[in-house]
Amino acid sequence: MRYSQLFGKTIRQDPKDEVSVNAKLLTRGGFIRKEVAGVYNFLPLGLKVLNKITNIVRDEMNKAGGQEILLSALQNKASWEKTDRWNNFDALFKVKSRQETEYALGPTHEEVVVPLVGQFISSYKDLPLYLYQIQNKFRDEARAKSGILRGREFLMKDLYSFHTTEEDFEKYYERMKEAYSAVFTRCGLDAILTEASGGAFSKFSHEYQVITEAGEDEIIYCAGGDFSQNTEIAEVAAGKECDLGHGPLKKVKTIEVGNIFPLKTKFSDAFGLTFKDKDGSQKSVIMGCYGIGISRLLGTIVEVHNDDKGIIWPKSVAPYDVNLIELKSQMANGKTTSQNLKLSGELVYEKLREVGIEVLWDDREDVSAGEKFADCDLIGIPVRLVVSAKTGDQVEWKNRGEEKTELISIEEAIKRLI
RNA sequence: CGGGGUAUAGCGCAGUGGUAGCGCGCACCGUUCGGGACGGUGAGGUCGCAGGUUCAAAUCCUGCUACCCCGACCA
Repeated sequence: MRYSQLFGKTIRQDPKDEVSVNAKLLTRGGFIRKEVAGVYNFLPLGLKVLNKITNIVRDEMNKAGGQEILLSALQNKASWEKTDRWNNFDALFKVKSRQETEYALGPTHEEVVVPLVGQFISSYKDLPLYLYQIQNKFRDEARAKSGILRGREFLMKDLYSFHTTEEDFEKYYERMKEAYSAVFTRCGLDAILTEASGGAFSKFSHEYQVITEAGEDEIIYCAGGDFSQNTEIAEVAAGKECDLGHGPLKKVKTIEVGNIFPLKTKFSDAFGLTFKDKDGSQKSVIMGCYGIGISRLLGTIVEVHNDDKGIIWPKSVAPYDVNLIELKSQMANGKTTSQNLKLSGELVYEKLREVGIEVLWDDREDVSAGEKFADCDLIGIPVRLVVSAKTGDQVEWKNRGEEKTELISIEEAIKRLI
């Protein structure tokens, strides 16, 4: 991609209506732009990152046997009345058609997926079943805040599992823990598996919490990794010695990037989702559900990986592999042009692209070196390559977040990038 | 939903009753060219919306809306 053609410019000053680090940096870098409070548009750079994250999540869900579907965002009011949530789900957006028909704008999809599955499940032979989707969710938050960490519309992956027995559910619950750990690790985050309340229809749930001052949650955990509880249910205090000798428990602020929890037969019973077992008896389907806030995950990555110059994307989710910068050189006749370089930006750009490397090429003609470097740091692509009169027939390599630069051949650069 | 704040050019802001301003950005010209360069010229505004007071309102009054912050809320 040529930077000069890219939709979405960087801006020098912090937007006045943002306070959170994620919204400031993502807005300044040209990744997102706010539509209304709690609702953001994703520009090409932002969508690139979102898609990288989405693909990691999709990969791990598929590995765990998940089948991807896409459910409706506009939902049947009757279903929400059946589960008694039409008037009890605080953040439920409700819309009314010109015919006065009311709908829910989906904040979650039990009300859709359970009746849907009911149309296909009749025997124990149809189970287990794992369905997931990646879709925009709507929640009428009393107060949107923290940039894309808590919006009224946000991208979420939700998976629903359907089982014949409690044992089978528990086995899959453990499988999902592995999948979630893999997702967060691949996204460059250290997410702590934390016990939390189960809400209205389960004794417990598990959350994946990432430590950062920007977090709205609070956990008490052991640095040794054997204990973590959300303070909303924690019965121990910070400072207590870990039972396994890992030292005192700590209390820290965190962002909840995912959660998983048992639904038992709460929704199955509401919709009569049953199956015929081997012995001929009719039984309720056991369910679990598993969510990852994908746009929140993106914001969390920014909160964790940044410095005073901008974002520092982990390689796995970076919008591009390389930010290529071309600086002009002096010609004999006094004119300046990129054509005079031994190794032009154009040539490097094409060579990298030929082997499948994703390149953001800052080909702008009338922009100073300093501005290009500043934008490069702000956007946060992991590797910066510079071609200029100084680099001769080589390229200058620099990792984002490090000061060291080195001159290497284009072949060496390609080798490192693949 | 309670409390507090803000709304003026694309962005960030100044402007307390008398001709609408600054910085950045943008367009054009020239000089620069490895860490957000410089000079010159220029374009760009129903001052959030509606009503009121006044000879005169960005400025005072009333109502509304949007956005931000703190809190409550966050199956």
